[in-house]
Amino acid sequence: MGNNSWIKPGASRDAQREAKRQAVLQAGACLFNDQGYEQTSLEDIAAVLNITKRTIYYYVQSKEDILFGCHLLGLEFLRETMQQSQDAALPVLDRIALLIRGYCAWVSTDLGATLAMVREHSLSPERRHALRASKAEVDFHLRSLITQGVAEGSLRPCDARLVAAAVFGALNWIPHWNRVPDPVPQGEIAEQILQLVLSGMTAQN
Amino acid sequence: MGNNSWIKPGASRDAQREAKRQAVLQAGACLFNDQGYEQTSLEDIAAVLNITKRTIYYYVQSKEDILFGCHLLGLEFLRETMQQSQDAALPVLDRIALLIRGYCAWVSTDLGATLAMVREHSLSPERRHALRASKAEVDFHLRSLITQGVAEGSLRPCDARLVAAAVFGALNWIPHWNRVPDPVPQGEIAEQILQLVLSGMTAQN
DNA sequence: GTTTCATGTAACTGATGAGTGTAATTACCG
DNA sequence: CGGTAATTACACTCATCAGTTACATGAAAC
Repeated sequence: MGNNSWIKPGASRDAQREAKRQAVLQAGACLFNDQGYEQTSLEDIAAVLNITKRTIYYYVQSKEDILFGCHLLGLEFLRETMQQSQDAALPVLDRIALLIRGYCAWVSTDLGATLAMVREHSLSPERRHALRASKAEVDFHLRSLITQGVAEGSLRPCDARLVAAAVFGALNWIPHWNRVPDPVPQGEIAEQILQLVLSGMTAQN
Repeated sequence: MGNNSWIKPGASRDAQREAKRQAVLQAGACLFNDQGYEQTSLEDIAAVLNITKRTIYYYVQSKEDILFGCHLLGLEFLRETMQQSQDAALPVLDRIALLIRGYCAWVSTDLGATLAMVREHSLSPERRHALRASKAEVDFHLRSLITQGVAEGSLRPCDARLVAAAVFGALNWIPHWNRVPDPVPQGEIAEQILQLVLSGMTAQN
């Protein structure tokens, strides 16, 4: 590839191939987020990588493959956060904070943002359903944390489904407004959202 | 038009023309939200209205016109809510509640949801900027309410910009998950979000 | 040093869909 | 009734872009 500074010379062919495939996904994710999936042609992606469109097809089967690949790879990066917040030894409030901080960091990356920025219409029905299932899993995770918190009394009674939706809304919206030349540091956002959803904005009396 | 049950026979020609133009926008908004702007052809819109594609061009200049028309018309419906929450005689907390309830109801309509569901990439630069300005206006409105609340002590100190972004995130995300056969009533959502952003989810001690 | 992998070139196909031209037809208004 | 507005039918242009073909070539591996 043209700008091949990122190639690891010591790696095996398979590893290099996978690294290059992920470079395609990464470039695709960035462009999809910035311009939209439909507005991004394979030539655009190729141009960013200094390669030709034909070469892209050496790594993926189709444009849809790139999008779905972004989603799969993106979700992989979310896994660690999910695991951490599953640690039953921690207090529920800490686990929620962990999840929100991790999700905030994740959705601020190109691959993470793709999940929140690109609608599912361009995927095949099967892939769309698979993606929805993965999203539902994450949603369910927060929901059950909330339910647990309510049950043990650390959280006020509420509709876990709606509260989880609101929290993910606040988080998923981040890339919609913070993809600018001088973005707000992701950590600050996480703290503000945390404070908001944990304690609200009303002053304490 | 084919299914012309909605035509007001008593109205003037101009009024009928405008009514039909808005019917095109309405149908467009619904389809754009459900399938995405790019995935919706003018034939799709025509089919919903039982008219031909050619007739659509009797009411709008281009597909982009429909999208932008949706935005303009949608924003018009938000105006009343904006006005109400501008009433300086009310306590800041009430004004925020008014804004959130009104926005929630609005974003649950087809025309309102379009603002939150369809990205701006398909609009011309001028229209894109105009739209962004309108959105910024709404954002600024909530932001200044928050700033005011902090100043007078009814709200805890916070970064108004980030908190407003989080609130609009929670609200704008609604159509992304609640456009289903059996949606959660919009009023319930508003109350949960209100409770969340005002008081948080932590139990009081 | 030859084989296999990786990439480039460059023209091509095929589908899709926006937007147009035109003439004919139907509904409405005075 | 006569005229104008609204709508259809439908063929057509034009641009974009995903995905392909076939061949040439350079680079790494063994």
